Amino acid sequence: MSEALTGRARLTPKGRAMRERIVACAADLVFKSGAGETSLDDVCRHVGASKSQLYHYFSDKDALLRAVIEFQGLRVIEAQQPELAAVNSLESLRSWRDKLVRLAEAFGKIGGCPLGSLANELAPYDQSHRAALVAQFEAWRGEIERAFVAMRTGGALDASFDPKSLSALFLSTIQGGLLFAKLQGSPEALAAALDQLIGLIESKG
Amino acid sequence: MSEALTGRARLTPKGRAMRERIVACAADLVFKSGAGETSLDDVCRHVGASKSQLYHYFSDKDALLRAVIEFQGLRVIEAQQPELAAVNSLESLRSWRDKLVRLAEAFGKIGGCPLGSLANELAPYDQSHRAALVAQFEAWRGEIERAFVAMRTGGALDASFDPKSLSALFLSTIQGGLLFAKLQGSPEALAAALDQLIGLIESKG
DNA sequence: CCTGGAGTGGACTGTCAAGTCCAGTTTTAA
DNA sequence: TTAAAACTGGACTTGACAGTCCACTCCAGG
Repeated sequence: MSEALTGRARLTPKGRAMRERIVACAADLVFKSGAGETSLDDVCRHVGASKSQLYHYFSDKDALLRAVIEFQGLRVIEAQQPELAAVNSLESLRSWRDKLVRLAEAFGKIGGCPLGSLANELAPYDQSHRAALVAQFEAWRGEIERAFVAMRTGGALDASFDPKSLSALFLSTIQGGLLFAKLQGSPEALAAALDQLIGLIESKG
Repeated sequence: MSEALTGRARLTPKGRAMRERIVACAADLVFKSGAGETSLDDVCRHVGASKSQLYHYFSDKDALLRAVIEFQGLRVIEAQQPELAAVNSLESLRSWRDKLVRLAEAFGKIGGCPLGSLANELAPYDQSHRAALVAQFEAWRGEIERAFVAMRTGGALDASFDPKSLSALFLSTIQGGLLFAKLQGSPEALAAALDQLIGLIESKG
């Protein structure tokens, strides 16, 4: 776990708790309204802290956003468990699909994909954010790849499939589907896209 | 063509030209930096006009952004021609894929998908923007659907495929792929995702 | 107990952006 | 020709935001 997420070693338990509260609260606000629309004053108000506390724990807004990226990366993967980790057959793949659609229903109409929205907004802007986002997405894609490897091992997926390429395709489709979920306020587009995709690999496998 | 794009009937040719210059310039700036990061002063500077001219043609920034959405919608579909309109076989489908990857290479590292980035940024914010974006995406999806209908008619696509669902899947994947293109500064992810997808429908068709 | 640094409150500053205003020029059409 | 309306320039107002500053409290170790 990186230093950016855990904070400096110097933090006392009280300080660490406050730091975590700030990050979690900032993550929620950024998810709802975007990084640009979320002011540090907003964060202060919602967390019940003052400006100087933010600047005590983070050198500037970008540092806070980097912490938010890591926080959301963990949260996104976490939210797909236990279904994602359990995938090893077509049936369990569909369970994961259902979980994704439920998640999209719950938070899709708020801010789409917590990571995807952040990526879209921050990518053109700052190299360090880009690197943090790439790392989070790569972790996510790795989880999906693991799922396809398990399926192939179990014979649920044709041996001609490349789990790595397939996981990249799924992740792209999920991101696009979540964008439309956010745009339309409904997880329908994501559900339809995933069903099509699963249908395609099923008809071949 | 809507009133928002053509402007009020009262506009003189000179006025219409200035209006178009403003929209095109605003579209470029918004594409590069996002809607929030693009100030009206930036637009003024680049277009060589003054604030009052912007407010002469648009009631506020949101109105300008709505015009930008329509402008980019047309531009995005236009940019895929003539390949997209010509799709009626697996071979021509691959030509379109190549075109998309070339486009992603050209502008992917700047601002991803001109429509997708806008959707991501403006969707949580304003109902009228959402509606405009949904309409543009629907037009795009319709073009893709037409392509699959042509392929199916020509026997290049199995009759069991539903062109509408398939076009939605492609659009989602393209959006996700373009997000990664923007994030990684390379069209590789989009190319890989499209290749996988085309491979899947080929192996069934 | 005392002392230094972690932790906190809130006022303050500088900057920048959206939107307003008005005085002025050019174009249109009768 | 002439008046109305389209069009233009740029200064101005207002508010919000990132980031600063300093005085203060709390707490652990000596």
